[in-house]
Amino acid sequence: MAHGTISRELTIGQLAERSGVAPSALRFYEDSGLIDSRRTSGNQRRYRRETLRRVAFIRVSQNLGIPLAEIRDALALLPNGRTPTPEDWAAVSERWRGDLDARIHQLTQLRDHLSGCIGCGCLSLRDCALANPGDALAEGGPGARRLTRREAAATDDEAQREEPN
Amino acid sequence: MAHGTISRELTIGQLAERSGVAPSALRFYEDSGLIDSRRTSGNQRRYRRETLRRVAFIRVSQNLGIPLAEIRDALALLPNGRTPTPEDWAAVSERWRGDLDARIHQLTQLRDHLSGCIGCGCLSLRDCALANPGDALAEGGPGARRLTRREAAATDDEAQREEPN
DNA sequence: GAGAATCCTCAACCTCGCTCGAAGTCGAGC
DNA sequence: GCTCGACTTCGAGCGAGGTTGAGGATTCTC
Repeated sequence: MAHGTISRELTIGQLAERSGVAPSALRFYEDSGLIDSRRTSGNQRRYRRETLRRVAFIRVSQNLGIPLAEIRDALALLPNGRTPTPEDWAAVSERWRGDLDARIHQLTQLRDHLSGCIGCGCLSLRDCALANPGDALAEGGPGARRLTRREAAATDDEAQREEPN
Repeated sequence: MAHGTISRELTIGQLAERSGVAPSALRFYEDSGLIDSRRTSGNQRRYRRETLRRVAFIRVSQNLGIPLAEIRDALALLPNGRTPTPEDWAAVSERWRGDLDARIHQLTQLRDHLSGCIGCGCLSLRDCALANPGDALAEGGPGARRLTRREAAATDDEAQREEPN
């Protein structure tokens, strides 16, 4: 293989391999302002090794269901100019902490009520914690949809009376 | 407003209002085989009240990040012909239990390591629980992407040595 | 039975997070 | 100095989960 030399900088292929993220995705991230690169005289991308950590942070955040735009905003808090210190990274990741706590709480509640709640008739979209993701980021699953609070109006109280099973 | 009569069946507008889900989404669910309806002589949809619970279940499941196709498969386990009993619902929701447990575990781990891990250099896409969603459903956030195990090859060990901050 | 509100279908479009392919350039190794 | 793989840009396409709008039919209420 070509490009085998050990260098301080990474080509896009190397970054891709080492991060497990496809080159196309990396270019996409760059277009979206999540990472940056310098260009060689021949217009090829070269990444600082630090970018590896940035990409890792992006993937972790994505696993949390956080959209790229928001991740970009968080990354913007990192110092530009110097390489981020552990403290810098800690500050950035602190951002997700609240979300994370809320999510855990929500899921735990959900787990503890799931079967009972769905079957028993209390599954009211109005009251039930299951259906109302609360103020956390609500992840909304795939698609361009994140739940907002306006959802879930009056719903199911009648259903309880009218279809008792 | 027209259509104000109290009926055993629901029009799509009524179902929409009571479930907090837009009519367009309900039609989409129907096309996707998640719910069904009978048609009036004039070709309008009429929903059994039970459908309200189905829609609630769909929304709850979506909040879990479960794709519609999978929700459809789960709903297919409900008895056809008769109205589902609480036990039927319990069985169906039991399906998500494992996912749910795994997710909670994963998020808790993540929370407890987040800042430290990202800053300290251990943020290796290879080893770190943060980056590796495990065998749970991995939610993947929006987009047609769900993480698979093949991701995240060798990554960051060098980075630890080479850029100590 | 008129009018208004709601409903129908169908096709087009939307966002997000990418991937793929074409057509062409760069650069490391022999 | 050639070759071959890795890179470049650009535009199209995809899949999930929908929304929007046109053009027309139905249904409830008065």
